[in-house]
Amino acid sequence: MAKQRVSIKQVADAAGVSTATVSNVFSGKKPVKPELAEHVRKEAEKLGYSINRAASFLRSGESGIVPVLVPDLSDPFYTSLITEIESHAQLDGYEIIVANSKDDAETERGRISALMSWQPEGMIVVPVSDDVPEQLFDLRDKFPIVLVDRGTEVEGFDTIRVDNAEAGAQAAAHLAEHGHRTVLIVASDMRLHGVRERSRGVVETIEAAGGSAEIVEVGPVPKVGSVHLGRWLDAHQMPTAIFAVTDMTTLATLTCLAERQFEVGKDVSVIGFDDYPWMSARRTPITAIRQPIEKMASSAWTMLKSRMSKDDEFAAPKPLKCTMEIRASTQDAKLTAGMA
Amino acid sequence: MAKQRVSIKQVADAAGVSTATVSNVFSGKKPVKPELAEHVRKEAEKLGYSINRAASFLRSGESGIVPVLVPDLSDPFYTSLITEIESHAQLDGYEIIVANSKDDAETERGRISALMSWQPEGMIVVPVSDDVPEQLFDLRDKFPIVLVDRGTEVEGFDTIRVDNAEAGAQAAAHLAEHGHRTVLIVASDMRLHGVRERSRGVVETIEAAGGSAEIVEVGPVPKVGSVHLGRWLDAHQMPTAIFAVTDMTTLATLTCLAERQFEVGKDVSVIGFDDYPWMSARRTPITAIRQPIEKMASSAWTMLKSRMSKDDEFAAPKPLKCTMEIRASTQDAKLTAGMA
DNA sequence: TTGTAAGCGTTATCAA
DNA sequence: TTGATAACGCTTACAA
Repeated sequence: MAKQRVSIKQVADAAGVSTATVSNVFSGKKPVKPELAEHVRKEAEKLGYSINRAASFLRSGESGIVPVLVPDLSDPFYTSLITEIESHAQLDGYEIIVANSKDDAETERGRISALMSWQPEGMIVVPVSDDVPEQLFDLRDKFPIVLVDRGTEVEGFDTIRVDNAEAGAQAAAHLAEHGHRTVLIVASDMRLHGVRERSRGVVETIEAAGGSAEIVEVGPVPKVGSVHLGRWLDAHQMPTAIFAVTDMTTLATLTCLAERQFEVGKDVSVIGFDDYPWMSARRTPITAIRQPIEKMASSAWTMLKSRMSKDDEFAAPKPLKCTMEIRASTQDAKLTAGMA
Repeated sequence: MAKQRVSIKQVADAAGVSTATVSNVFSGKKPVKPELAEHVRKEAEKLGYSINRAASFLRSGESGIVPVLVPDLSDPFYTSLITEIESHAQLDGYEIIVANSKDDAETERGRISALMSWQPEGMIVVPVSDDVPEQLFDLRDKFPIVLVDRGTEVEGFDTIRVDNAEAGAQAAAHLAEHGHRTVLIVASDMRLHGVRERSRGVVETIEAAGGSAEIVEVGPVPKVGSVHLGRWLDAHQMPTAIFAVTDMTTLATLTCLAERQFEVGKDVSVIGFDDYPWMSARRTPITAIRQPIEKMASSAWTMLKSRMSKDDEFAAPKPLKCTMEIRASTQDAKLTAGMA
């Protein structure tokens, strides 16, 4: 199993041309006579030649690499984002490298260092927390970085975020219209700006409608969150509606309600965050606030690309609007309050 | 925004040592006096130096790269697999590159070519179909490849798969015990060996119990699958139980049943495939066949690693066993038959 | 333990 | 349009 890698030189010899010509055939940077190019391609194919990116980059200085670092690869929000970003990157001739910081700041630091060793041309990061890693501050001026979803309030970075407060307000307005006055917000981690904003949107809107909202913090893991929420419900008056501020807390909420055999929509109205197939795969499908993932991805890419090419300022996109999918999990508030 | 990359030479100059010493400090391949090493590290830090993988690989011939190519990044089965594989790879000092073939053979070919240009040391692939791409056949002898989940019947490759027939049999036995004699198998694509095997396991077992099973093919996309399944249900006698052979067809099945307001567990028993949080986040949680993802990942990695190091034969793992999580979606068959 | 210098495969420059 | 050659940043003999 000899690792006999075929080099450009061997192809050049086989085709009877110079290495420069072979290079031009594959890079297309300089014109090569069609027949010659065809001939070279054939020989290369025969030998099983494949260009060596490492050598290519070393000489040209263009790695064409853009890492995408996310906090959790099992969270469909991030994988969707990655998939969309990849499509854009491919079209522009870039390769993305997917990395996972596993919701851990330490791992995140390690991943960033490792990723930088690829000599990437830019980077798209969803930080573990709003505390943007120091390394990124140091890189900031020399190196294009786009922050998505978190750390978006930090000065000096290009950022993509949704209008979280408005998303919360939208949800709350819908609940208020249906007569809900006591809303429970199931938050993952209030240290996250986005989570705080979503919650604020709910609180302000529901209070303006003469109601009140409370907040439980249950963490990012559905199973654990379900337990936390259960404890809260045991100790408090049952609200008529629940708003889960992330996809993971939506799962936590529904798990908890299911265990207690609450009937969603009837015993309690529920609004979830993000919109996935499983939310509609139930007798009472879940009303959901949907983040414009495609738009987030395309904005992030456009932003990064313009940073990678020019240096001049450009219009940063406004916070993107979320939309709401109204389904059967939100019903009029009736006699539900006080049943717990 | 000058792309002034810091090289080993600059660090060497700053620290007043040779490039060789700097190299040894970072690679650890040769001993360097602790104080000197510390000094070098400080200077490097000051300059913001980060090793250049491309150059390093070019010289050493060790890329340390292992691509993982999957057919769908929005399928949690694959992302879970990736996450697990990454953990193993990291421990052994390898970097994985995640690639997505988007369930398309053409894209798959393109991705494989692109991935090979990284000069990887091995590759883990979940092919789009059981027709393993030709490129892989050509590489097979020179280059370590592990096939997971699909294409596992092809001669000459190292493969990791679960015992699909047994998984189907397990599900069917459970249903048979509960008195079910008419089972509908919701398959994604019968051209896939794994899907056929799972179905075969069900058919054989249910027939041995004096019942019968039918198969609908609905494709890999939940929304589309739901429509196909609906059409089938309109045209046929309602079964007392449904077995969905993949996570995506589980979603299709539940979506369809929900739209028709069937009550899972009561109107019809359901067994799903793979086990995700949302399956338990419902009043009637779903009985599920769980693939041993962690084991699949670790076996795949072990296999690949031994191929990457030695050449000699080693014991290929036996097909891995799936387990069943019994939940409320499977109940005794009562008077459900014939209600459609 | 540290330094010197050659060379990995590619592309850019310059010449033909 | 094509060819010869130097150089990219690093590792690794080998020398000191």
